[in-house]
Amino acid sequence: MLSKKTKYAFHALTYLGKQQEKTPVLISEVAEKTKVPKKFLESILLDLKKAGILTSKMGKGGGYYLLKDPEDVKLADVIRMFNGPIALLPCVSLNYYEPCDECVSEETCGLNRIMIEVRDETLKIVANKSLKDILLAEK
Amino acid sequence: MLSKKTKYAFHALTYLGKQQEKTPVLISEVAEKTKVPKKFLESILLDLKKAGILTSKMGKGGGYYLLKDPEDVKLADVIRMFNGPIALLPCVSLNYYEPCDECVSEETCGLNRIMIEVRDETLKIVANKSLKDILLAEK
DNA sequence: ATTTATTCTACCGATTTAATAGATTATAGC
DNA sequence: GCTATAATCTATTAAATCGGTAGAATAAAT
Repeated sequence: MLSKKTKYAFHALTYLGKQQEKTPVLISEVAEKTKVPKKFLESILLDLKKAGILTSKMGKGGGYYLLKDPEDVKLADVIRMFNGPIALLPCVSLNYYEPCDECVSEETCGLNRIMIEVRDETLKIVANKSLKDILLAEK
Repeated sequence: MLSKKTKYAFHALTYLGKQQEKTPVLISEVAEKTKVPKKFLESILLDLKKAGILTSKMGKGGGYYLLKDPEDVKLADVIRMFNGPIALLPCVSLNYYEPCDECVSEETCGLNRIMIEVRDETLKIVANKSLKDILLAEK
């Protein structure tokens, strides 16, 4: 399951994505409207900024706003950033690969093969769908 | 990601499934061969017994052995039992459904729709593949 | 009765997740 | 340059989950 942090990130992105003007929105406004604890949201927005998805302005009139085109914010990016691997086993993860310490060999591991299938089918969706798709569905 | 407990369950099932005779196998043997901590394995095997997948005999000559046909032990059953929901959000889970407390409405939630897709694609695989498939792949 | 092996009850430590508090730094406007 | 504003940084805490352990109780075979 996705962590709360991941869901919060999606909610915040959706809220900012819905904004007409690309003018800064206060953290506290995002927090209120998305019902995400403000202090927790702060760190999430900061991570999204570091990832180049959002940007911000400090001081009066400041706040956060979307930097990337919603189409370029793939669900997979957000999930990986806040939730970790998309694969169900470390030994089939593309971005967080680790061998399974219990497994003798990946070639002969029956679970491995199937989990590669699951990973690929999941990726087909989350690596192609983007914030844009979420926004369209919400309209 | 799947928890260690879930992986351990698969390893134990695979080991028991490979057995020719349906004769009881000691917990300690399974523990040794699959490299799963014995005490931890105990509770896993017990759960699998309660689910009707394995059965056991107590006392001398006792141990665990497969009860169900490997074809009838779907990956989804094992994952749900030890790892919880297969869906990535509680609001799209078939077996563990819960409304998202932050969400206003599931109809208008853009994430909801996409996560239903992911769930269905994942289920297509794990609800159809079984222990039998793992055993065939390991041969 | 003794040995063997599962079953049951309870607990523990480490890690992760979720959230909070307070000080600091950057910016706008007067 | 002062003040108000708002993001940023550092640190701590509370709660939940995960992985694992210990020991007593129960059941069965010989």
